Amino acid sequence: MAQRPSKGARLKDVAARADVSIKTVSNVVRGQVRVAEPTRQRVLRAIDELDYRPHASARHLRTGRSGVIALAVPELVQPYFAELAAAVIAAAAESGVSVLIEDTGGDPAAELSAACGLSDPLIDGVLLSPQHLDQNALARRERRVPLVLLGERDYEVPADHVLVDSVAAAREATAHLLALGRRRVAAIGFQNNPPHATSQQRARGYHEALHAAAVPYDPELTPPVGDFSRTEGAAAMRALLALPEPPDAVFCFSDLLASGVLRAAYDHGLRVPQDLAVVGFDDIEETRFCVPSLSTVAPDKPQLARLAVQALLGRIAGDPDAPHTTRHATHRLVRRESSTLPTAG
Amino acid sequence: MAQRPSKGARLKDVAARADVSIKTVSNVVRGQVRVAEPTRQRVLRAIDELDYRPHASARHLRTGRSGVIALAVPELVQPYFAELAAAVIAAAAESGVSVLIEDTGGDPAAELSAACGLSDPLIDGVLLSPQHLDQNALARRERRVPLVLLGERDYEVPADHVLVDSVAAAREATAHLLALGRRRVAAIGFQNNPPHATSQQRARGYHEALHAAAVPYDPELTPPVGDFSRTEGAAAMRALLALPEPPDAVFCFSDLLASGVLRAAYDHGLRVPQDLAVVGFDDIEETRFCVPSLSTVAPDKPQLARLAVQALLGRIAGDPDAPHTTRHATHRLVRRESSTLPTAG
DNA sequence: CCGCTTTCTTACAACGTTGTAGACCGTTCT
DNA sequence: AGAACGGTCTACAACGTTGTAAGAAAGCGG
Repeated sequence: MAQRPSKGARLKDVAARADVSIKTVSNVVRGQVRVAEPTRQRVLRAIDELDYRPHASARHLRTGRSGVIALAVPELVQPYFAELAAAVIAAAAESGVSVLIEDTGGDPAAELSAACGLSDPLIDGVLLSPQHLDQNALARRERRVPLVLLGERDYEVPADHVLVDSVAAAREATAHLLALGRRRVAAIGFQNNPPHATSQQRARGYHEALHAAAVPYDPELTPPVGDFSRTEGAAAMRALLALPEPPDAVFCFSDLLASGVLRAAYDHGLRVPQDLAVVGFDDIEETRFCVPSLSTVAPDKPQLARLAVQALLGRIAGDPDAPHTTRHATHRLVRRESSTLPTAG
Repeated sequence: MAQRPSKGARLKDVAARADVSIKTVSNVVRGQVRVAEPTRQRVLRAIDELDYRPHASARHLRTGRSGVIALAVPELVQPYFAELAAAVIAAAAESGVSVLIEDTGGDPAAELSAACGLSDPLIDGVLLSPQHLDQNALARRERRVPLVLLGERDYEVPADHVLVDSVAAAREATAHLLALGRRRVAAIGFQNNPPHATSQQRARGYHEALHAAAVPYDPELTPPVGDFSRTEGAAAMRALLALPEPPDAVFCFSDLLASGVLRAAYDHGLRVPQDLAVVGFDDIEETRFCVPSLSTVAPDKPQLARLAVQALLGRIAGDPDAPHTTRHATHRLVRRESSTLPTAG
């Protein structure tokens, strides 16, 4: 009955109570080693009575596994990343793993530091959703923490990747707008300076769809943006509306861009979808409640999260030098009000 | 030069390189104990050369502090909680603390389990944003993990609280609508069955404002909701629109409710703010980009997060039996398009 | 030059866990 | 009957860190 004041029970306490050795309790807890049934029952009862919980850090120290993975996203407040994070937390919980969230702010240094396992080795592995990550720096990273990248594949970063097929998705979204009879189909999400992979892939899908429909590419319809935010979306839309011949449809590379577009269209007195059809990308929750509701490309986020967690756990358990894999999550085009009507006139 | 393959350096390695004892390195790292300057420099150089990082779990095992706190929220995908989480992560980072996020789904059992320090004692303390938490169960919780509650104060839960003054905030929001000349001011967010504290507080502020303006309370204008989601907001608004005398203004207890209201109003052909003025609560980012942009009560989330982290760290470091404190974060009413115009007719 | 303090450094044990190697038991085989 | 064998269980050491207590070196007054 020598209970220490206000502290959790240890293997030692359980062992004393069940009258077995510490190691036997450990064996029961972990279930790897055979323990005779009567002994096992006795231990289980003691565990229950003392409300024993394994000490994660002690275990980590001994085994080198902490059961904690990090998820580094550019900005948790962006709904897409919040939804992704929730999906990752759920997927990790299925495997008994906790998730430590890092908000990199899209800062290359912070992303690199996250890729290197944050400030301390508590982490078993890292899921990184990079934004401005310098892949050369990443290639040189020394501390080899298991790493899985969420998002487009830039050149040859030495890591596993999990992503949706952005090219196909963008192609489908653009084709959908063209199928409505729209001919001045703009795309918002092109980037100039550091042309991030995501932007490039979606731009490629856009081009492919135009080409397939024999619609010539008009560079005026693809104003560059700095990031995928509402503000940039609204600004890009205003630029498009200033054109002599403004678009009758817009494919946005993110739902936030699309949200900004809706806002700018409203300010300009344009009706969506009559005057302007809009399709976004990400299927964040609010797209269902926008006015009008927003058509969008919906990546299967739960699947994406599961694939990512699986890949990471596999990498943690397996050979760190195994060849890098790329897995694709599925997506589908969700048609809502913002792209319902065929061309008006 | 006996570097172990692909592992981080330990105190031992640094000590060997700097030709001092392990403990001296530890003293340099932690900076608590005086170390002679030349020795210190030598150690620092060795630390730098070997890229030493302290092993968090070993430290935790020894000291009982892990440097990790948990944040348990009902639903991370709700923008308010995502924004709150981001603020907490930032505030925690200022104190060198990492944040483990738990998504309780609003489930009472999950909330209680979070309040008890999750599944293992990795956690130094818990920030809990309860939704359906049973305060009796909480009062009985045995494992006494330092706990700070974010949100309204229910009865006498034995824990520190950090919150905004919901009564005052709701009063201001309602008064603002009344000041526009609106007289049929509805409130969406009343709850029937388990009347959660948040709902009660905001309802009280609403009542107080009506009373101060000598506007009689009409129960028809406060339809009950199940939660604070867009769906419920839209449903409640539809119910209000079916009234013989529908409202000319709505105060919503959350921005999501308000977003649903905007949607329902749009479907019904109502113009906002001309026919219906709307004010929300939370100031989530999208309120600035809604169509029309949404007036709302903006809690100071960074401050809220800082206060909460401070309170928790204080509780962790201090006396667990010190009297419980309640701290208030400030808020302000943000006026946007949805509540700009005085009564039309 | 001695003894004393002061300043700096070190050896040791412990935090709670698990892998290794071996002890002990009853059973089966020769 | 003795040897060999599974099946259970246990003692011990180690993971990387820090608190304690004690050791060594240096400075000082007498």
